[in-house]
Amino acid sequence: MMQAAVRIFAEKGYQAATVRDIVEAAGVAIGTFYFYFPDKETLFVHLYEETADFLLQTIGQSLNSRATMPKQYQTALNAYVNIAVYEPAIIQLLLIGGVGAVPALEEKRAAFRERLTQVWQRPLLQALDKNQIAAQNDRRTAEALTGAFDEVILNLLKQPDPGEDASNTVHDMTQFAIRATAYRGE
Amino acid sequence: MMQAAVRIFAEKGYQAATVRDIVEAAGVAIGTFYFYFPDKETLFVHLYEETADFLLQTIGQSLNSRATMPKQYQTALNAYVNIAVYEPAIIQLLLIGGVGAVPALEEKRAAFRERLTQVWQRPLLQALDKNQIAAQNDRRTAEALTGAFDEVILNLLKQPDPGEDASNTVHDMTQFAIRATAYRGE
Amino acid sequence: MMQAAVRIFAEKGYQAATVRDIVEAAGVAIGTFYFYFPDKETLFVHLYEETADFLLQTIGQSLNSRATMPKQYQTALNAYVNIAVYEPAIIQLLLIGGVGAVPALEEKRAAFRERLTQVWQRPLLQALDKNQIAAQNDRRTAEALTGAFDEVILNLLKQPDPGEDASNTVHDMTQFAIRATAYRGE
Amino acid sequence: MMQAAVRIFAEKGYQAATVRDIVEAAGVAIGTFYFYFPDKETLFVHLYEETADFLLQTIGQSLNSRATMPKQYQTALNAYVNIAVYEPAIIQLLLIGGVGAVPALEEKRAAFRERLTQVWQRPLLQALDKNQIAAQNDRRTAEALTGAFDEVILNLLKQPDPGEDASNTVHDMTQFAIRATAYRGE
DNA sequence: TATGAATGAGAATTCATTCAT
DNA sequence: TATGAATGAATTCTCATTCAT
Repeated sequence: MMQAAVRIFAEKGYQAATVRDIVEAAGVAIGTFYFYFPDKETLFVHLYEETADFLLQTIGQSLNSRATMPKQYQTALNAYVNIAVYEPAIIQLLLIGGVGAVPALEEKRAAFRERLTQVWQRPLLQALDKNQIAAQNDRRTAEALTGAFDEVILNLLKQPDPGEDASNTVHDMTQFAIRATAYRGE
Repeated sequence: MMQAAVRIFAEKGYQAATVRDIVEAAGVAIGTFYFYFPDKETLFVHLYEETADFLLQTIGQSLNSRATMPKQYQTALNAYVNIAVYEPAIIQLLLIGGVGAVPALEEKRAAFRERLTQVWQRPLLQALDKNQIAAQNDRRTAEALTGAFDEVILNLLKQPDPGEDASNTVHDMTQFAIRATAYRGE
Repeated sequence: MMQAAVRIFAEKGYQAATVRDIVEAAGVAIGTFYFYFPDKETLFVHLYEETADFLLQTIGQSLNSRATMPKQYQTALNAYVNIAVYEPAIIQLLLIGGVGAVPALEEKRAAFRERLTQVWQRPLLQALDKNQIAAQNDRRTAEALTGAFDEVILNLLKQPDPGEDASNTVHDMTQFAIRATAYRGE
Repeated sequence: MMQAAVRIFAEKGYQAATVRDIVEAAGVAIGTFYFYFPDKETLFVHLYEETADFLLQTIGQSLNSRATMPKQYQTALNAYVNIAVYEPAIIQLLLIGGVGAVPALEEKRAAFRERLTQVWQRPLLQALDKNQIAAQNDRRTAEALTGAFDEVILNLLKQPDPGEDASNTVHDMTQFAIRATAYRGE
């Protein structure tokens, strides 16, 4: 039922998704929903947090290597795109599903954006330490990259066959990041 | 009443905003709403399109000069940030208000994203023509810049006093765009 | 609609009475209910308090004369029985409708019982002052009379034609009160 | 489980008490409830009747002595108050728990009130036979005493420590009954 | 005997929309 | 033009009851 819920929430967003939609997608009765979850909001928050944690951890781990900044971004973007292609609902839930919902959600969403920005900022800080990129407002660069990656991925998902263009997308985004940070190598 | 509607839709999003909210904010009766607009959805779509047109035109005009690409982006981003600071409702309506709403909206929203991407892509195409930026997937760069700008602006609006940081934000985004496109001047 | 609500609440009690029952009895739509009242509980509390005030005031005024205690009780019991016969819903609402309901109600109910007891206690206190009744625990006598009168009235309302026996009931209850207080006259 | 049910029904009343409340209080599963009882209503009616029988029998036996009317009432009221103090759930179930519930209950409740009235009426009839009390509408006196006793006992149970005031209450009620029946002794 | 996951009818409440004035 | 009382479909959530294990 949780898979069905993720799918429905991803498709319609929190407000438009009804409990009936979810249980119908899961093939169970309404009562069953309330047997497992206290209410719609709690489930959504739970799903949102769990999904956010998964995404942040996956991207974060890809960035943990000692490789160069380009390699780090490439690896992490590859992981991100893979999730988008094979589990698009996850991306849609995080990037679309929780917008304009209840206040409790708005807060979670803001926290997720913040953590995501900080994840993408890490390679920047390391590269700055090693003097491999130009001096810049690294926080703002991180914000910009965060928005850039998400937008490109959402555009990728709009295509009829996202998988086909996945590796190109990773390549383009990596190059974009290298340029945008003025990476000058070792 | 339309101003009130923009404000309410921007604050709460399409779903959460009720017709009652809007008419109360406008100081009229519910019946008056339905005298002027056929229904809530039509009004929202109308407002969304009108607002999108305004934003696209404002940004587009700022890009129409014969100036260099950096100057173009700087001017346009300045206009964008000004709107965000002085009419935050417009930005919130476009970037947040219409997410996860009715299908008819989703379509308009997609069209707006597409047009916005094409607007930001124009300086790129001109610069490529003049061989002022490196060869690149300019469509994807445009998508990335579109997402980058929006994310930075939404972060700006989260600050207690967005106006204070406005010019810095314009500067940072402009530099980001210059780097991200590998602009090498004339 | 309020009359219909009193009737339904009196018939079924707070819990068993549904909003649908009420609006059907009133011949309006469900939405109309919520146009006039914020929710079922608020309406019930309002009705309960208003009805309690009415009953207490009616009985209280009947006791306000300078007459002798028997005359006071007779007049007040006559008023009480009249309400029971001509507006049985009022009595049922107060004595039955609010039992075992929400906590907010339980409190109102307790307050009503307390006030009713105090009303019936007043003639006792005056008579004690004038040394017309034997020394006794007047508070407890008042409680007992309160319960006694209510029980007799509820039994009266169970009869096929309560009106027929009304004056006898008033007489019997008055005599009961005279005996129970050991009234010895002037 | 039946003890738990009595306690829960007494606390919350028939409507508000859920089967889940009962099985949780009893430490068994929901299925177990339906293995032993056909449904909630049947259990309640059964419990109500059983409890009513117990109370009526206890009071009835206390009245069966050949003692004088005052002694009879004193003994029976003592038994009644003892039950109230040591098993308040029994009193609450009978006097409150079943109000405003299902129709089947209303009937049982009416039957219980009728039997209780008849029990309290018995000493009156004997005393009338022996010419020890004044001529009066003995049925109505019995109703009044029934209501009086219940009201006083419910007030007793509202006190923080009902046991403390128990013997006073028995004394006061006995005196009340003696006065109310105009008992003149042998 | 005992369990507890699963069910779905029914209850309260919301809100877009209509229409007589 | 403007009003706002009235509507009822749709939504969330509860809870008595069933049944396979």
